[in-house]
Amino acid sequence: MTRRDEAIDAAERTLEREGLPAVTMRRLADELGIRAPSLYKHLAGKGEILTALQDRALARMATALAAAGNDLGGLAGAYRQWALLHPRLYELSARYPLDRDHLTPGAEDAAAAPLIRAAGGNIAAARALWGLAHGLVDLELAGRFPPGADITAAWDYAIRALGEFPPPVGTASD
Amino acid sequence: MTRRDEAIDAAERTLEREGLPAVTMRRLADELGIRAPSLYKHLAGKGEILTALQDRALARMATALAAAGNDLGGLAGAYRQWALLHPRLYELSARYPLDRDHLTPGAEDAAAAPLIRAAGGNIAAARALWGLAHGLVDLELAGRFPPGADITAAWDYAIRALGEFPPPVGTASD
DNA sequence: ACCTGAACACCGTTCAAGT
DNA sequence: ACCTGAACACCGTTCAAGT
Repeated sequence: MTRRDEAIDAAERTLEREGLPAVTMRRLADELGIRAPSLYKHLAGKGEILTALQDRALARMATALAAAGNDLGGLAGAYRQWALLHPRLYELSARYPLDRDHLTPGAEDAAAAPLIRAAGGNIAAARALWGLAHGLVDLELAGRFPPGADITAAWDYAIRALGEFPPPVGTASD
Repeated sequence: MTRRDEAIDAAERTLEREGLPAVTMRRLADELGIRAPSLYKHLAGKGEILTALQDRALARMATALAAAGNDLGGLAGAYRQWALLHPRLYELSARYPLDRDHLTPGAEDAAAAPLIRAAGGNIAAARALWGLAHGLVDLELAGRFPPGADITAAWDYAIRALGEFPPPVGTASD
C-alpha cells in the first residue's frame, strides 16, 4: 500500500470516528508516524484526500444501490441505510462540490445509475427521487427532526407518492 | 444597535459574500474596528454568532413560506427561491444541528408551519415535502446536478407526484 | 526518494492589564 | 464597562536541509 493510500485510509477512519474537523494534515501524519510536511511528497494537499474520500463514497454507494435492485422502496431503504452507517462519509460525498477532474471516471454516473433505472429512465423522476432521499437523510443526520419523529413514515409516504405517480416509476423501461 | 448585533450583521454579510471559512472572529472584529478578544465581552463565542444566524434564517424562511400561501407549487417555489437568494445562510440553517436552547422560541415551528399547513396537517407528508425541497436545494447549491440540468423539471415532477397522492396534499384541512 | 525542523500566515479563545 | 497585547494550542502549506 502506498503512503497516499495509507493517508486516505487514516483520513477515512478519523473522519468517521471523530468528524471532519479532526481530519487534519498533522493528525494524518501522526497516524502514519511521520511529520505533516512529509505528506506533501505523496499528495498535493488536503483537497486531494477529501476528493479521494468522495470517490470512495460514490463507488460504495453505487455498489449498495445496485444490490438493492429496482424496487423503489428497497432502493430508498438501501440509500438511507448506507448513509446512516457512514454518516460523515455520506455528508462529505453529498454536500460539497465534486472535483470532477480528479474523480474516477464514471464514479458519479455509477452512483446515479440505480436511481435512473428505478425511475424507468425518466431523468426528472430520478432527480426527484435523489433529492428526496438526500434531503431526508441529510436532515436526519443533522438532527433536524424532533426527537422521536417517525422518519420512516415520511419515507414511506414519499416513496408511495412517487411510486404511484405516472409516468410509471418503480418499473424499468427495458 | 448593540455590539452583539453589529457582530452578527457583519457575520451575515461576510458569510453570504465570502463563505463560511471567511467568518472568523478576527475578521468580524476588524469589521467593527476592534480586536478579536474584545468580542468575547459581548458574545460567548463563535457558536453564539452562528446560532444567531440560524435563528435569522429560520425567521426569514418562515416569512417567505407563509407569504407563498397553501399551494404546493408556490410553496416549493418560495422555498427554492429563498435558498438560492441566500445560499450560504440557507446551508448554515439547514445542514447543521440547531442549538435549540438558544434559538428564539418557536422559530423552528414557525418555519415548519407553512409546510404542515400545505400538507393538510399530515406530518409524514409535510416531512416528505421538506425532505424533497431541502434535498433538491442542497444538491443544487452544492453544484451536484450536471451543468445545464433541468432542475425545474425535477421539482415539477416531484411536486405533482406529492400533490396527486392521497391523502390529499395541497389542500388545507381547515 | 523520503523525511525533517523551522517558518509563515492563519485559527478560537483566555487573561492580565490598561482606560 | 470596554478594549488591548500577549499568549496558548492549534491550522495548511512551503522550503531548505538532511539521509
